[in-house]
Formats: sequence, structure tokens, C-alpha cells
Amino acid sequence: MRIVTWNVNSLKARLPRVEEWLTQVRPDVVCLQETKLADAAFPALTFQALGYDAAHHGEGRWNGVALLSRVGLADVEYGFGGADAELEREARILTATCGGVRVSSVYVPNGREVGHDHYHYKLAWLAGLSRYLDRDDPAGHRLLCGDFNIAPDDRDVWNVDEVHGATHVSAPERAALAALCDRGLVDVFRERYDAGGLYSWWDYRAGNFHKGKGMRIDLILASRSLVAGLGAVLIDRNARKGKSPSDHAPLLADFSLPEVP
DNA sequence: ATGTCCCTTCACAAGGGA
Repeated sequence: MRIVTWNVNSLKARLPRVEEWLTQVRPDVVCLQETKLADAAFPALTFQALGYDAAHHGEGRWNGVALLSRVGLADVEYGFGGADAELEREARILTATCGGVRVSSVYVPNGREVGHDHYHYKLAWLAGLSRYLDRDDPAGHRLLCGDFNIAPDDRDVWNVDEVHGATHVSAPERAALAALCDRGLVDVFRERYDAGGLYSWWDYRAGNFHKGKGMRIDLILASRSLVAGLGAVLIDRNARKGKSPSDHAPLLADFSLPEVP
């Protein structure tokens, strides 16, 4: 199973590039973030023509997450499944079962700056995500994929002191991410690469991409049952180049599943 | 060095968000 996560920064603006990339890479399951679409505007037929079933959870102007799958799309759950109205105002998580794996497409709040209301909302949302995962089948295959807006450690940031008023690298954010991993989820990128300087996001401004000023904030977290069959992992930096790119590059991982129902 | 991009609207310019 080839799984991809990609923050596309407006699916409307990015659709031609997304179509082209999917045609070349042929992933089985795709998690998209920041579609910025209402559900009625989601281009389901475009993806159907490429062989994908699709689900979308959007609100129109901001946020919005989607799942595409060529290996089945069942038991779709929107948000935290109605568990927390305050945290579900924004369309930030969508979950389904694809090819025997429970998969979530996740868009963690940005947080803006440490101490800001948005920062406290980010931490509250991460706590809500943790509660949501409490409901998982502990024996099931699990993938949590998306834009976490957290750089797991200092290797994942070009310069810790320069970053976003220290959001994305603050201790409480990193602790919340570590707590997710403590549940048995593995940052699969680090199963294949030890080096720093390997990023998934670069600010559009100031030529940051070409200066190598980025962060690794897009993650695929996988249950240990899946990591056992982990193959290649790749950030496709080329997708950040050229005309009208997203500010994020897609992250890809291949798994051979122990068993597919 | 807030140097970009994408969204929306009391819309064709400006503000919000990242």
C-alpha cells in the first residue's frame, strides 16, 4: 500500500498539479489537508476518473481535509465523531478504513504564536485528538497522516530561533506529539532518515525554499503492526518546485500489509 | 527583509490566515 499525505493549500488552486502528481505516483491512499473547499465544491468526479473513492470534510473558506482511496473507503467519520462540539467547529480530521487500515487525514491548528488564543486552541485540539484515538481498536492497523504544524525535534527546523514565535517547536506542542507516539505510533520518516535539514514545508516568502529554510511538519504516524512492513519513505521535494506549487511537499510511504481483509 | 500566496467581501482593493 502506497500512502501519501499532502497539504495542498487550496485544492481549487492546486487541482491540476494534484491530478498530474497522482497520475505519476499512483498512491493507493491519499490524505489531503487545507482543501479550503465546501463539501459541495469538492471535485469527487475528478478523483473518481483517476480511480479513487473520496471523502471530504470541509467548511469552505479555511481548513478542509480529504481522503482518496483505491483500496476501499468504509466507515467514514467526520471530525471527532461528535465528541466535542467546540473542537469540531473547524474541519480538521477525517477518518476511514482503507484496505484494512484505519486512516485519518489530520490538519492540526497552526497556533500562530505561543500564548495566543490560537495556540491554546492548538493544544486543546491535540488533547481532543488523543481522546479520539482512545476509541481505536488497539490491535488494528492505524495511520495518522497530515500537517501536524509541529516539528518533532531540532533536526526538523532550519533555525529553531527563527521559527514562528516558537510555535511548531515549543515544548508543550512537542510533548503533545510525543504523547501520540507513546501510544505506539511511529514517525515513519525517521525509520528511514536520521539527517536534519529534510523538510516538508517552506514559507512562500523571502525565497525560503531556495535558501533551504523549511520545517518537517507533515508526518505519517503508523502503528507498529504497519511499521513491520514499511518500505520506501520519501518527501517529494520536486513537487514544491515549478509553477503554482503548494507551500508543502507531499510525503509518501510504502507498506506491505501483514494481512488484508 | 512581512520578500508570498490564497481566500473572501459592505468586491476590482484590502484584510485575514498561514
